Amino acid sequence: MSNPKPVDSDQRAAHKGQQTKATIVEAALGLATQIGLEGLSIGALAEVARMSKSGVFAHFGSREELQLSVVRAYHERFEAEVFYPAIDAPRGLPRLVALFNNWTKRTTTEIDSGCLYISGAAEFDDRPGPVRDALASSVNTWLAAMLRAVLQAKEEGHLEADIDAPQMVFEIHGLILALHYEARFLKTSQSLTHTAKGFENILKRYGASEMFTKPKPVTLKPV
Amino acid sequence: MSNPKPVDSDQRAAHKGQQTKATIVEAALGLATQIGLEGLSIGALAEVARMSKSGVFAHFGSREELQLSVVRAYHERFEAEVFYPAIDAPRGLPRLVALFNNWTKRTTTEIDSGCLYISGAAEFDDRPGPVRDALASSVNTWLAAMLRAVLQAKEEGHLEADIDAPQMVFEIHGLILALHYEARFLKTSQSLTHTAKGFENILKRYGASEMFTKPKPVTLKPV
DNA sequence: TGCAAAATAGAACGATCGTTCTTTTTTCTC
DNA sequence: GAGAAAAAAGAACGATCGTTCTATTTTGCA
Repeated sequence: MSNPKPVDSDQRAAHKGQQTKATIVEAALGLATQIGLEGLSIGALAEVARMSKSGVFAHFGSREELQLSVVRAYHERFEAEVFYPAIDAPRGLPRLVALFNNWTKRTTTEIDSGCLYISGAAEFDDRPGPVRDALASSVNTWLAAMLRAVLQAKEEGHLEADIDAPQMVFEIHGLILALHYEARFLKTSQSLTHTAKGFENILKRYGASEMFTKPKPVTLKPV
Repeated sequence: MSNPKPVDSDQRAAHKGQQTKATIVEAALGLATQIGLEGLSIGALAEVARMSKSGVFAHFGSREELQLSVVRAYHERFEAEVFYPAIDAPRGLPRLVALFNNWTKRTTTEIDSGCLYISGAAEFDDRPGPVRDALASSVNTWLAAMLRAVLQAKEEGHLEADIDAPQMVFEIHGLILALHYEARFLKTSQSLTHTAKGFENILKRYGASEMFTKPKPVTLKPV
Protein backbone atom coordinates (compact mmCIF):
# COMPACT_ATOMS: atom_id res chain seq x y z
CA MET A 1 0.00 0.00 0.00
CA SER A 2 2.71 2.46 -0.84
CA ASN A 3 0.78 4.20 -3.61
CA PRO A 4 -2.89 3.50 -3.39
CA LYS A 5 -3.86 6.60 -5.39
CA PRO A 6 -1.31 7.61 -8.02
CA VAL A 7 -2.47 11.12 -8.76
CA ASP A 8 0.94 12.15 -10.02
CA SER A 9 1.01 11.85 -13.80
CA ASP A 10 -1.18 13.34 -16.51
CA GLN A 11 -4.63 12.17 -15.61
CA ARG A 12 -5.16 9.87 -12.67
CA ALA A 13 -3.96 6.32 -13.45
CA ALA A 14 -3.09 7.12 -17.05
CA HIS A 15 -3.29 3.55 -18.22
CA LYS A 16 -1.69 4.26 -21.58
CA GLY A 17 -5.05 3.64 -23.20
CA GLN A 18 -6.38 6.97 -22.05
CA GLN A 19 -3.39 8.80 -23.33
CA THR A 20 -3.56 7.29 -26.78
CA LYS A 21 -7.28 7.97 -26.70
CA ALA A 22 -6.46 11.60 -26.06
CA THR A 23 -4.14 11.53 -29.05
CA ILE A 24 -6.87 10.04 -31.19
CA VAL A 25 -9.42 12.62 -30.07
CA GLU A 26 -6.89 15.31 -30.83
CA ALA A 27 -6.51 14.03 -34.37
CA ALA A 28 -10.25 13.56 -34.68
CA LEU A 29 -10.81 17.14 -33.63
CA GLY A 30 -8.53 18.31 -36.40
CA LEU A 31 -10.33 16.19 -38.96
CA ALA A 32 -13.81 17.10 -37.75
CA THR A 33 -13.23 20.84 -37.83
CA GLN A 34 -12.05 20.53 -41.41
CA ILE A 35 -14.44 18.05 -42.98
CA GLY A 36 -17.21 18.07 -40.40
CA LEU A 37 -18.46 15.64 -37.81
CA GLU A 38 -20.34 13.63 -40.41
CA GLY A 39 -17.39 13.43 -42.75
CA LEU A 40 -15.22 12.13 -39.93
CA SER A 41 -14.63 8.46 -40.74
CA ILE A 42 -12.88 5.93 -38.55
CA GLY A 43 -10.78 4.72 -41.45
CA ALA A 44 -9.42 8.17 -42.24
CA LEU A 45 -8.89 8.85 -38.56
CA ALA A 46 -6.94 5.61 -38.14
CA GLU A 47 -4.71 6.61 -41.02
CA VAL A 48 -3.97 10.01 -39.48
CA ALA A 49 -3.38 8.49 -36.05
CA ARG A 50 -1.21 5.75 -37.60
CA MET A 51 -3.30 3.02 -36.06
CA SER A 52 -5.52 0.22 -37.21
CA LYS A 53 -9.19 0.88 -37.74
CA SER A 54 -10.22 -1.54 -35.01
CA GLY A 55 -7.60 -0.12 -32.70
CA VAL A 56 -9.17 3.29 -32.98
CA PHE A 57 -12.68 1.94 -32.81
CA ALA A 58 -12.07 0.03 -29.59
CA HIS A 59 -11.58 3.26 -27.69
CA PHE A 60 -15.09 4.47 -28.42
CA GLY A 61 -17.31 1.52 -29.19
CA SER A 62 -19.29 3.44 -31.75
CA ARG A 63 -18.90 6.25 -34.19
CA GLU A 64 -21.43 8.30 -32.30
CA GLU A 65 -19.37 8.05 -29.12
CA LEU A 66 -16.35 9.23 -31.10
CA GLN A 67 -18.32 12.23 -32.31
CA LEU A 68 -19.41 12.97 -28.76
CA SER A 69 -15.81 12.83 -27.60
CA VAL A 70 -14.89 15.32 -30.28
CA VAL A 71 -17.68 17.68 -29.25
CA ARG A 72 -16.62 17.46 -25.61
CA ALA A 73 -13.00 18.14 -26.53
CA TYR A 74 -14.00 21.12 -28.64
CA HIS A 75 -16.10 22.46 -25.80
CA GLU A 76 -13.17 22.27 -23.40
CA ARG A 77 -10.85 23.96 -25.85
CA PHE A 78 -13.34 26.70 -26.55
CA GLU A 79 -13.80 27.32 -22.84
CA ALA A 80 -10.08 27.40 -22.22
CA GLU A 81 -9.36 29.72 -25.10
CA VAL A 82 -12.33 32.08 -25.10
CA PHE A 83 -14.13 31.99 -21.79
CA TYR A 84 -11.60 31.52 -19.01
CA PRO A 85 -9.04 34.11 -20.15
CA ALA A 86 -11.79 36.73 -20.21
CA ILE A 87 -12.92 36.34 -16.63
CA ASP A 88 -9.66 37.97 -15.59
CA ALA A 89 -11.08 41.18 -17.02
CA PRO A 90 -13.15 43.31 -14.63
CA ARG A 91 -16.83 42.56 -14.40
CA GLY A 92 -19.00 44.53 -16.77
CA LEU A 93 -18.10 46.03 -20.10
CA PRO A 94 -14.38 45.16 -20.00
CA ARG A 95 -15.19 41.49 -19.54
CA LEU A 96 -17.80 41.59 -22.29
CA VAL A 97 -15.27 43.17 -24.62
CA ALA A 98 -12.67 40.58 -23.66
CA LEU A 99 -15.12 37.76 -24.33
CA PHE A 100 -15.94 39.16 -27.74
CA ASN A 101 -12.31 39.75 -28.63
CA ASN A 102 -11.36 36.21 -27.67
CA TRP A 103 -14.30 34.89 -29.65
CA THR A 104 -13.30 36.92 -32.67
CA LYS A 105 -9.69 35.88 -32.38
CA ARG A 106 -10.63 32.23 -32.19
CA THR A 107 -12.97 32.53 -35.16
CA THR A 108 -10.22 34.24 -37.11
CA THR A 109 -7.80 31.39 -36.54
CA GLU A 110 -10.64 29.05 -37.43
CA ILE A 111 -10.83 30.55 -40.90
CA ASP A 112 -8.38 27.84 -41.85
CA SER A 113 -9.50 25.06 -39.56
CA GLY A 114 -13.25 25.59 -39.23
CA CYS A 115 -15.62 26.01 -36.32
CA LEU A 116 -17.35 22.90 -35.03
CA TYR A 117 -20.25 24.85 -33.58
CA ILE A 118 -21.06 26.27 -36.99
CA SER A 119 -20.42 23.27 -39.21
CA GLY A 120 -22.00 21.02 -36.60
CA ALA A 121 -25.12 23.15 -36.52
CA ALA A 122 -25.50 22.82 -40.26
CA GLU A 123 -24.97 19.08 -40.16
CA PHE A 124 -27.22 18.29 -37.22
CA ASP A 125 -29.93 20.78 -38.02
CA ASP A 126 -32.65 18.20 -38.17
CA ARG A 127 -30.82 15.08 -37.09
CA PRO A 128 -31.93 14.34 -33.55
CA GLY A 129 -29.71 12.42 -31.19
CA PRO A 130 -27.00 12.74 -28.57
CA VAL A 131 -24.52 14.52 -30.85
CA ARG A 132 -26.98 17.23 -31.71
CA ASP A 133 -27.89 17.58 -28.06
CA ALA A 134 -24.27 17.88 -27.01
CA LEU A 135 -23.58 20.49 -29.66
CA ALA A 136 -26.64 22.56 -28.82
CA SER A 137 -25.90 22.30 -25.12
CA SER A 138 -22.37 23.60 -25.59
CA VAL A 139 -23.48 26.49 -27.74
CA ASN A 140 -26.27 27.38 -25.35
CA THR A 141 -23.82 27.36 -22.47
CA TRP A 142 -21.61 29.78 -24.31
CA LEU A 143 -24.42 32.08 -25.39
CA ALA A 144 -25.68 32.09 -21.81
CA ALA A 145 -22.24 33.21 -20.69
CA MET A 146 -22.37 36.04 -23.17
CA LEU A 147 -25.82 37.00 -21.96
CA ARG A 148 -24.56 37.02 -18.38
CA ALA A 149 -21.75 39.34 -19.35
CA VAL A 150 -24.18 41.73 -21.00
CA LEU A 151 -26.46 41.71 -17.96
CA GLN A 152 -23.53 42.38 -15.68
CA ALA A 153 -22.42 45.28 -17.85
CA LYS A 154 -25.91 46.64 -17.53
CA GLU A 155 -25.87 46.19 -13.76
CA GLU A 156 -22.53 47.91 -13.54
CA GLY A 157 -23.95 50.86 -15.40
CA HIS A 158 -21.64 50.33 -18.35
CA LEU A 159 -24.60 49.93 -20.66
CA GLU A 160 -27.95 51.68 -20.67
CA ALA A 161 -30.39 50.40 -18.10
CA ASP A 162 -33.29 49.58 -20.42
CA ILE A 163 -31.48 47.60 -23.07
CA ASP A 164 -32.69 44.25 -24.39
CA ALA A 165 -29.84 41.95 -23.42
CA PRO A 166 -30.84 38.85 -25.45
CA GLN A 167 -31.26 41.14 -28.45
CA MET A 168 -27.71 42.39 -28.03
CA VAL A 169 -26.34 38.86 -27.77
CA PHE A 170 -28.24 37.92 -30.90
CA GLU A 171 -26.67 40.75 -32.85
CA ILE A 172 -23.19 39.91 -31.59
CA HIS A 173 -23.70 36.29 -32.53
CA GLY A 174 -24.64 37.44 -36.01
CA LEU A 175 -21.36 39.29 -36.35
CA ILE A 176 -19.37 36.17 -35.53
CA LEU A 177 -21.42 34.05 -37.89
CA ALA A 178 -20.96 36.57 -40.68
CA LEU A 179 -17.23 36.70 -39.98
CA HIS A 180 -16.95 32.94 -40.26
CA TYR A 181 -19.13 32.75 -43.35
CA GLU A 182 -17.58 35.54 -45.35
CA ALA A 183 -13.98 34.96 -44.34
CA ARG A 184 -13.91 31.19 -44.52
CA PHE A 185 -16.31 30.48 -47.35
CA LEU A 186 -16.38 33.60 -49.49
CA LYS A 187 -12.81 34.61 -48.65
CA THR A 188 -13.85 38.23 -48.30
CA SER A 189 -10.84 40.19 -47.14
CA GLN A 190 -12.57 42.87 -45.12
CA SER A 191 -14.50 40.51 -42.84
CA LEU A 192 -12.44 41.06 -39.72
CA THR A 193 -12.64 44.83 -40.07
CA HIS A 194 -16.38 44.60 -40.57
CA THR A 195 -16.71 42.49 -37.45
CA ALA A 196 -14.79 44.93 -35.28
CA LYS A 197 -16.65 47.91 -36.67
CA GLY A 198 -19.94 46.09 -36.22
CA PHE A 199 -19.16 45.48 -32.57
CA GLU A 200 -18.34 49.13 -32.09
CA ASN A 201 -21.67 50.02 -33.64
CA ILE A 202 -23.50 47.66 -31.34
CA LEU A 203 -21.73 48.99 -28.26
CA LYS A 204 -22.55 52.55 -29.18
CA ARG A 205 -26.16 51.70 -29.82
CA TYR A 206 -26.49 50.07 -26.42
CA GLY A 207 -25.04 53.05 -24.70
CA ALA A 208 -21.46 52.07 -23.99
CA SER A 209 -19.09 54.96 -23.54
CA GLU A 210 -15.87 55.04 -25.52
CA MET A 211 -14.01 53.62 -22.53
CA PHE A 212 -14.42 50.13 -23.97
CA THR A 213 -11.14 50.52 -25.77
CA LYS A 214 -9.26 50.94 -22.51
CA PRO A 215 -8.93 47.65 -20.67
CA LYS A 216 -9.03 49.12 -17.15
CA PRO A 217 -11.29 52.13 -16.87
CA VAL A 218 -11.99 54.07 -13.70
CA THR A 219 -14.86 52.51 -11.84
CA LEU A 220 -18.06 54.38 -12.40
CA LYS A 221 -20.49 52.13 -10.64
CA PRO A 222 -23.45 54.37 -9.81
CA VAL A 223 -24.84 52.22 -7.00
CA MET B 1 -42.36 21.37 -92.07
CA SER B 2 -45.44 22.37 -90.22
CA ASN B 3 -43.79 22.67 -86.82
CA PRO B 4 -40.06 23.18 -87.16
CA LYS B 5 -39.74 24.90 -83.79
CA PRO B 6 -42.22 23.71 -81.19
CA VAL B 7 -41.83 26.45 -78.63
CA ASP B 8 -45.27 25.85 -77.28
CA SER B 9 -44.99 23.56 -74.25
CA ASP B 10 -43.08 23.86 -71.00
CA GLN B 11 -39.51 24.27 -72.08
CA ARG B 12 -38.57 24.15 -75.75
CA ALA B 13 -38.75 20.62 -77.15
CA ALA B 14 -39.58 19.07 -73.79
CA HIS B 15 -38.48 15.61 -74.77
CA LYS B 16 -39.92 13.94 -71.70
CA GLY B 17 -36.42 13.41 -70.44
CA GLN B 18 -36.02 17.02 -69.48
CA GLN B 19 -39.29 17.09 -67.66
CA THR B 20 -38.48 14.05 -65.55
CA LYS B 21 -35.07 15.57 -64.99
CA ALA B 22 -36.83 18.61 -63.62
CA THR B 23 -38.84 16.37 -61.34
CA ILE B 24 -35.67 14.70 -60.12
CA VAL B 25 -33.95 18.02 -59.48
CA GLU B 26 -37.01 19.14 -57.57
CA ALA B 27 -36.81 16.09 -55.34
CA ALA B 28 -33.04 16.48 -55.03
CA LEU B 29 -33.49 20.07 -53.93
CA GLY B 30 -35.78 18.94 -51.16
CA LEU B 31 -33.33 16.30 -50.03
CA ALA B 32 -30.29 18.56 -50.26
CA THR B 33 -31.79 21.37 -48.22
CA GLN B 34 -32.58 18.87 -45.48
CA ILE B 35 -29.53 16.65 -45.33
CA GLY B 36 -27.05 18.76 -47.25
CA LEU B 37 -25.42 18.53 -50.65
CA GLU B 38 -22.90 16.00 -49.43
CA GLY B 39 -25.52 13.81 -47.81
CA LEU B 40 -27.48 13.75 -51.04
CA SER B 41 -27.07 10.23 -52.38
CA ILE B 42 -28.30 8.94 -55.71
CA GLY B 43 -29.81 5.87 -54.10
CA ALA B 44 -31.92 7.88 -51.68
CA LEU B 45 -32.88 10.28 -54.44
CA ALA B 46 -33.99 7.41 -56.68
CA GLU B 47 -36.17 6.10 -53.91
CA VAL B 48 -37.86 9.46 -53.42
CA ALA B 49 -38.30 9.95 -57.16
CA ARG B 50 -39.57 6.38 -57.51
CA MET B 51 -36.98 5.54 -60.11
CA SER B 52 -34.04 3.24 -60.47
CA LYS B 53 -30.64 4.42 -59.39
CA SER B 54 -29.23 4.18 -62.91
CA GLY B 55 -32.29 5.92 -64.29
CA VAL B 56 -31.61 8.91 -62.09
CA PHE B 57 -27.90 8.80 -62.69
CA ALA B 58 -28.25 8.85 -66.48
CA HIS B 59 -29.66 12.36 -66.36
CA PHE B 60 -26.53 13.81 -64.84
CA GLY B 61 -23.58 11.59 -65.61
CA SER B 62 -21.96 12.24 -62.26
CA ARG B 63 -22.89 13.07 -58.72
CA GLU B 64 -21.12 16.38 -59.00
CA GLU B 65 -23.26 17.39 -61.96
CA LEU B 66 -26.32 16.49 -59.90
CA GLN B 67 -25.10 18.74 -57.11
CA LEU B 68 -24.51 21.53 -59.59
CA SER B 69 -28.03 21.15 -60.91
CA VAL B 70 -29.35 21.46 -57.39
CA VAL B 71 -27.33 24.60 -56.76
CA ARG B 72 -28.57 26.13 -60.00
CA ALA B 73 -32.15 25.27 -59.16
CA TYR B 74 -31.78 26.76 -55.70
CA HIS B 75 -30.33 29.92 -57.18
CA GLU B 76 -33.29 30.32 -59.52
CA ARG B 77 -35.75 29.74 -56.74
CA PHE B 78 -34.00 32.20 -54.46
CA GLU B 79 -33.98 34.83 -57.20
CA ALA B 80 -37.64 34.28 -57.96
CA GLU B 81 -38.69 34.40 -54.35
CA VAL B 82 -36.44 37.04 -52.84
CA PHE B 83 -34.93 39.22 -55.51
CA TYR B 84 -37.47 39.71 -58.29
CA PRO B 85 -40.51 40.50 -56.12
CA ALA B 86 -38.51 43.28 -54.43
CA ILE B 87 -37.60 45.22 -57.55
CA ASP B 88 -41.22 46.24 -57.80
CA ALA B 89 -40.57 48.40 -54.75
CA PRO B 90 -39.30 51.92 -55.42
CA ARG B 91 -35.58 52.39 -55.74
CA GLY B 92 -33.81 53.22 -52.50
CA LEU B 93 -34.81 52.38 -48.98
CA PRO B 94 -38.18 50.80 -49.82
CA ARG B 95 -36.51 48.32 -52.13
CA LEU B 96 -33.80 47.56 -49.58
CA VAL B 97 -36.46 46.92 -46.96
CA ALA B 98 -38.38 44.71 -49.38
CA LEU B 99 -35.26 42.70 -50.16
CA PHE B 100 -34.57 42.18 -46.49
CA ASN B 101 -38.16 41.26 -45.71
CA ASN B 102 -38.23 38.70 -48.52
CA TRP B 103 -34.93 37.32 -47.34
CA THR B 104 -36.17 37.04 -43.79
CA LYS B 105 -39.42 35.48 -44.89
CA ARG B 106 -37.61 32.88 -46.96
CA THR B 107 -35.18 32.11 -44.13
CA THR B 108 -38.12 31.71 -41.78
CA THR B 109 -39.78 29.13 -43.99
CA GLU B 110 -36.39 27.50 -44.30
CA ILE B 111 -36.31 26.87 -40.58
CA ASP B 112 -37.92 23.56 -41.44
CA SER B 113 -36.30 22.85 -44.78
CA GLY B 114 -32.86 24.41 -44.46
CA CYS B 115 -30.90 26.94 -46.50
CA LEU B 116 -28.55 25.58 -49.12
CA TYR B 117 -26.34 28.66 -49.06
CA ILE B 118 -25.66 28.16 -45.37
CA SER B 119 -25.37 24.38 -45.19
CA GLY B 120 -23.46 24.39 -48.47
CA ALA B 121 -21.00 26.94 -47.14
CA ALA B 122 -20.27 24.74 -44.14
CA GLU B 123 -19.83 21.66 -46.31
CA PHE B 124 -17.70 23.20 -49.04
CA ASP B 125 -15.63 25.45 -46.79
CA ASP B 126 -12.34 24.00 -47.87
CA ARG B 127 -13.42 21.61 -50.59
CA PRO B 128 -12.42 23.23 -53.87
CA GLY B 129 -14.25 22.40 -57.06
CA PRO B 130 -17.15 23.39 -59.29
CA VAL B 131 -19.81 22.94 -56.60
CA ARG B 132 -18.09 25.28 -54.22
CA ASP B 133 -17.55 27.77 -57.03
CA ALA B 134 -21.21 27.66 -58.02
CA LEU B 135 -22.34 28.14 -54.43
CA ALA B 136 -19.96 31.02 -53.79
CA SER B 137 -20.90 32.64 -57.08
CA SER B 138 -24.60 32.53 -56.26
CA VAL B 139 -24.10 33.95 -52.80
CA ASN B 140 -21.81 36.68 -54.09
CA THR B 141 -24.36 37.61 -56.71
CA TRP B 142 -26.98 37.98 -54.04
CA LEU B 143 -24.78 39.96 -51.65
CA ALA B 144 -23.84 42.22 -54.54
CA ALA B 145 -27.52 42.85 -55.14
CA MET B 146 -27.93 43.81 -51.51
CA LEU B 147 -24.94 46.12 -51.75
CA ARG B 148 -26.43 47.75 -54.82
CA ALA B 149 -29.66 48.36 -52.97
CA VAL B 150 -27.78 50.01 -50.10
CA LEU B 151 -25.81 52.20 -52.47
CA GLN B 152 -28.98 53.24 -54.24
CA ALA B 153 -30.63 54.08 -50.94
CA LYS B 154 -27.62 56.23 -50.19
CA GLU B 155 -27.83 57.94 -53.58
CA GLU B 156 -31.52 58.58 -53.10
CA GLY B 157 -30.75 60.28 -49.83
CA HIS B 158 -32.61 57.68 -47.82
CA LEU B 159 -29.47 56.85 -45.89
CA GLU B 160 -26.69 59.11 -44.67
CA ALA B 161 -24.21 60.09 -47.33
CA ASP B 162 -21.02 58.91 -45.62
CA ILE B 163 -22.07 55.40 -44.61
CA ASP B 164 -19.94 52.33 -45.25
CA ALA B 165 -22.21 50.29 -47.53
CA PRO B 166 -20.31 46.96 -47.43
CA GLN B 167 -20.25 47.28 -43.66
CA MET B 168 -24.02 47.61 -43.60
CA VAL B 169 -24.47 44.57 -45.85
CA PHE B 170 -22.16 42.59 -43.58
CA GLU B 171 -24.24 43.42 -40.54
CA ILE B 172 -27.48 42.54 -42.33
CA HIS B 173 -25.99 39.26 -43.45
CA GLY B 174 -25.12 38.53 -39.85
CA LEU B 175 -28.73 38.99 -38.81
CA ILE B 176 -29.92 36.44 -41.35
CA LEU B 177 -27.22 33.98 -40.37
CA ALA B 178 -28.09 34.36 -36.69
CA LEU B 179 -31.77 33.90 -37.49
CA HIS B 180 -31.07 30.66 -39.33
CA TYR B 181 -28.68 29.39 -36.69
CA GLU B 182 -30.73 30.14 -33.61
CA ALA B 183 -34.13 29.32 -35.04
CA ARG B 184 -33.22 26.18 -36.94
CA PHE B 185 -30.52 24.68 -34.77
CA LEU B 186 -31.08 26.04 -31.28
CA LYS B 187 -34.85 26.41 -31.73
CA THR B 188 -34.78 29.76 -29.97
CA SER B 189 -38.27 31.18 -30.10
CA GLN B 190 -37.43 34.88 -30.21
CA SER B 191 -35.16 34.71 -33.25
CA LEU B 192 -37.51 36.31 -35.72
CA THR B 193 -38.25 39.19 -33.36
CA HIS B 194 -34.55 39.69 -32.77
CA THR B 195 -33.93 39.79 -36.50
CA ALA B 196 -36.58 42.42 -37.14
CA LYS B 197 -35.42 44.52 -34.21
CA GLY B 198 -31.82 44.15 -35.33
CA PHE B 199 -32.70 45.43 -38.77
CA GLU B 200 -34.44 48.41 -37.24
CA ASN B 201 -31.35 49.13 -35.21
CA ILE B 202 -29.15 48.95 -38.29
CA LEU B 203 -31.43 51.24 -40.27
CA LYS B 204 -31.46 53.79 -37.49
CA ARG B 205 -27.74 53.68 -37.14
CA TYR B 206 -27.24 54.31 -40.86
CA GLY B 207 -29.54 57.27 -40.80
CA ALA B 208 -32.78 55.95 -42.20
CA SER B 209 -35.82 57.90 -41.19
CA GLU B 210 -38.77 56.08 -39.71
CA MET B 211 -40.46 56.12 -43.11
CA PHE B 212 -39.10 52.66 -43.83
CA THR B 213 -42.17 51.15 -42.28
CA LYS B 214 -44.42 52.77 -44.87
CA PRO B 215 -44.10 51.02 -48.22
CA LYS B 216 -44.62 54.12 -50.40
CA PRO B 217 -43.19 57.27 -48.84
CA VAL B 218 -43.31 60.72 -50.33
CA THR B 219 -40.32 61.24 -52.56
CA LEU B 220 -37.69 63.29 -50.86
CA LYS B 221 -34.90 63.05 -53.33
CA PRO B 222 -32.67 66.02 -52.59
CA VAL B 223 -30.94 66.19 -55.96
C1' DT C 1 10.61 -11.98 -14.22
C1' DG C 2 6.09 -13.98 -15.06
C1' DC C 3 1.29 -13.55 -15.92
C1' DA C 4 -3.06 -11.61 -16.30
C1' DA C 5 -5.14 -7.77 -18.33
C1' DA C 6 -5.35 -4.17 -21.38
C1' DA C 7 -4.42 -2.42 -25.88
C1' DT C 8 -3.82 -2.98 -30.67
C1' DA C 9 -3.93 -5.37 -35.01
C1' DG C 10 -5.97 -8.14 -38.60
C1' DA C 11 -9.55 -10.20 -41.18
C1' DA C 12 -14.06 -10.37 -42.45
C1' DC C 13 -19.25 -9.08 -42.39
C1' DG C 14 -23.21 -6.70 -44.66
C1' DA C 15 -24.55 -2.34 -46.36
C1' DT C 16 -24.19 1.54 -49.18
C1' DC C 17 -21.69 4.47 -52.12
C1' DG C 18 -20.84 6.28 -57.27
C1' DT C 19 -20.36 4.36 -61.57
C1' DT C 20 -20.51 1.24 -65.78
C1' DC C 21 -22.54 -1.93 -68.79
C1' DT C 22 -26.28 -4.39 -70.87
C1' DT C 23 -31.12 -5.01 -71.54
C1' DT C 24 -35.79 -3.63 -71.60
C1' DT C 25 -39.28 -0.26 -72.02
C1' DT C 26 -41.07 3.98 -73.56
C1' DT C 27 -41.25 7.83 -76.60
C1' DC C 28 -41.14 10.23 -80.86
C1' DT C 29 -41.08 10.46 -85.94
C1' DC C 30 -42.00 9.06 -90.57
C1' DG D 1 -48.22 1.14 -87.05
C1' DA D 2 -43.16 0.18 -87.92
C1' DG D 3 -38.63 1.36 -86.57
C1' DA D 4 -35.19 4.34 -84.83
C1' DA D 5 -33.95 6.95 -80.81
C1' DA D 6 -34.30 8.15 -76.19
C1' DA D 7 -35.24 6.92 -71.46
C1' DA D 8 -35.39 3.83 -67.74
C1' DA D 9 -34.32 -0.45 -65.40
C1' DG D 10 -31.42 -4.12 -63.80
C1' DA D 11 -27.28 -6.24 -62.49
C1' DA D 12 -22.79 -5.96 -61.20
C1' DC D 13 -18.12 -3.56 -60.18
C1' DG D 14 -14.74 -1.89 -56.69
C1' DA D 15 -14.38 1.01 -52.79
C1' DT D 16 -15.48 2.49 -48.34
C1' DC D 17 -18.41 2.63 -44.49
C1' DG D 18 -19.28 1.10 -39.27
C1' DT D 19 -18.95 -2.86 -36.75
C1' DT D 20 -17.72 -7.61 -34.90
C1' DC D 21 -14.74 -11.30 -33.94
C1' DT D 22 -10.44 -13.43 -33.08
C1' DA D 23 -5.48 -13.23 -32.67
C1' DT D 24 -1.39 -10.81 -31.35
C1' DT D 25 1.23 -7.51 -28.98
C1' DT D 26 2.08 -4.49 -25.22
C1' DT D 27 1.49 -2.98 -20.73
C1' DG D 28 1.40 -2.91 -15.64
C1' DC D 29 1.47 -5.15 -11.30
C1' DA D 30 2.90 -9.09 -7.99
